[in-house]
Amino acid sequence: MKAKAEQLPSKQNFSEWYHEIIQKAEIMDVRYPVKGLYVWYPFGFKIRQLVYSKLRELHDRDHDEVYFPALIPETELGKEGQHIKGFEDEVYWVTHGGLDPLDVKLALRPTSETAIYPIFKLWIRSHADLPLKIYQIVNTFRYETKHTRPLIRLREITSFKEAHTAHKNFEEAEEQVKEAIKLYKEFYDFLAIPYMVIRRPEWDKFPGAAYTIAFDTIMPDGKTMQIGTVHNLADNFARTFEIEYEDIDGEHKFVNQTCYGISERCIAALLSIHGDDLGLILPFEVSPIQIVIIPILYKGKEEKVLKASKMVLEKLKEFRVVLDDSEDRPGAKYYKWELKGVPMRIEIGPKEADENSVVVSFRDEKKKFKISMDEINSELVLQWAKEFKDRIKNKAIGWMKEKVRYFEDLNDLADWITKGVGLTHLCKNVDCGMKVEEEVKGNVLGWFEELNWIDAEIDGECIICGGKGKLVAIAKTY
RNA sequence: GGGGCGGUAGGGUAGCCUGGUUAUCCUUCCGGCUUUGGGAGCCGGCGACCGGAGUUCAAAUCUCCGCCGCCCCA
Repeated sequence: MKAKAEQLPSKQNFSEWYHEIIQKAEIMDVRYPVKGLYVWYPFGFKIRQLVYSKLRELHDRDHDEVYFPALIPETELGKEGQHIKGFEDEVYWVTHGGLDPLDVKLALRPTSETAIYPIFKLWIRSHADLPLKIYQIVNTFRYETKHTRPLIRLREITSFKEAHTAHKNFEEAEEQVKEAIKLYKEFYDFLAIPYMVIRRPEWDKFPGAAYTIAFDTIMPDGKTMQIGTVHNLADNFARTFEIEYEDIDGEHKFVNQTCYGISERCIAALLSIHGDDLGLILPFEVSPIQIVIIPILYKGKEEKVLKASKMVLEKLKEFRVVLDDSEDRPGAKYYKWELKGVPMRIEIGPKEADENSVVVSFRDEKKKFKISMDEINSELVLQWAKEFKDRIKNKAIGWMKEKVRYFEDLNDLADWITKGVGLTHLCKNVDCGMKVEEEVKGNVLGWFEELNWIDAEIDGECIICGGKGKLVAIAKTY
């Protein structure tokens, strides 16, 4: 058998599995000749389109979509001291127009605050202009020096959804932070991706923010990946960029801002968390192909099998369905579509054609079952899709629960975080935080904002100083 | 930031140490025959030495530089 030669590495060996599946499932072509830049294949790009349609839909309820330029003058980028310090090592610079050096160098946006906020200053005049809520989906550039990986660590982030809002005061900005968290929760629930909502420690917040709340998920190798961030900028940027409004009483005040972003890491998480040794497992809603029909074509009986297959295709035409009548043998087709993560498969052979039935199986389960062709309709398929998502979500949560453990002993914690996420209690003192990171050789992700599927006590004694602490997550990170 | 390993068809590789024949094998892809309920078989075909400089009668092979990739440590 040639089966072995074509098999994916086991997901146990996550790094290799990821590298292979990205290519074999035709998500990204990694052969582009610049480090950290990758090409979206049509199949991968369709997943992106489906996932980002959802992201757009969620934002469109309460935000307006805009587009700001990719080039930012050095004079604007450098205005906010903390902010530029956070990015200066990784900015790409445009220094020439043709052969002539530019008077003012232009940065390829590493993020868009400094492109957007000078214009916010022009757009915002009075309290009637607030709140202002916009978002854009753009590429951003960061000069990463090592460990670039498709979708996870890139020099060109191709799919950065960033929202920027301006409000009358700190409290309203804080409300917006809560709104953003709600929005991101809905998004990741939609993708059946479990997450932890965590307030980042001081030393790890967004440069220029008052505080940062992040979404972290756990990858198959036990490392965590940040898949979304929400920042309360307070009036830090408003002061720098002089974004003021005239309040009802005629007084001029600085706005308070938030910004929050999600990148194509959401797709890396989608592929990694649900996939298995056979390939991708995609939720019905974001699978480029939702249902594949495989006709079993015995010689001389092709016609009636194809006829039955086309009837089913017609019945399901509102979905993204493929009838695979290619020359491959059925087994080869099963493997092929399993690799691509197609959630539902329908097989029709001579037997089924004769008895007016079909064989159905789902990507996440081994079993097959037979049902009458007459029973197939949209409602049933949507019901299956819902059950499918519930199953993969529960599986993901179950798996992640295994990967999270509570510790009171530093050494045990240090051992564990090579395999998963460690929980413990920690006070807000920076020295205690630094000490833990040093001792366990991991990152303090921060303090839990909410526990959802995590089972632990919020309050407890700081593992370092014994003072009043709160629950933190500590892990190796992507 | 420090160290190590590597780059040969679309993908994976042998050859390199010890320079010299038509560059090996598997897979993909194309054509044909045959087959189809979990990766079929046979026949035929297309397709490669990362880039530059150097050493040499002669470089995939040796040297240097560049680019790219992977692993380990901080």
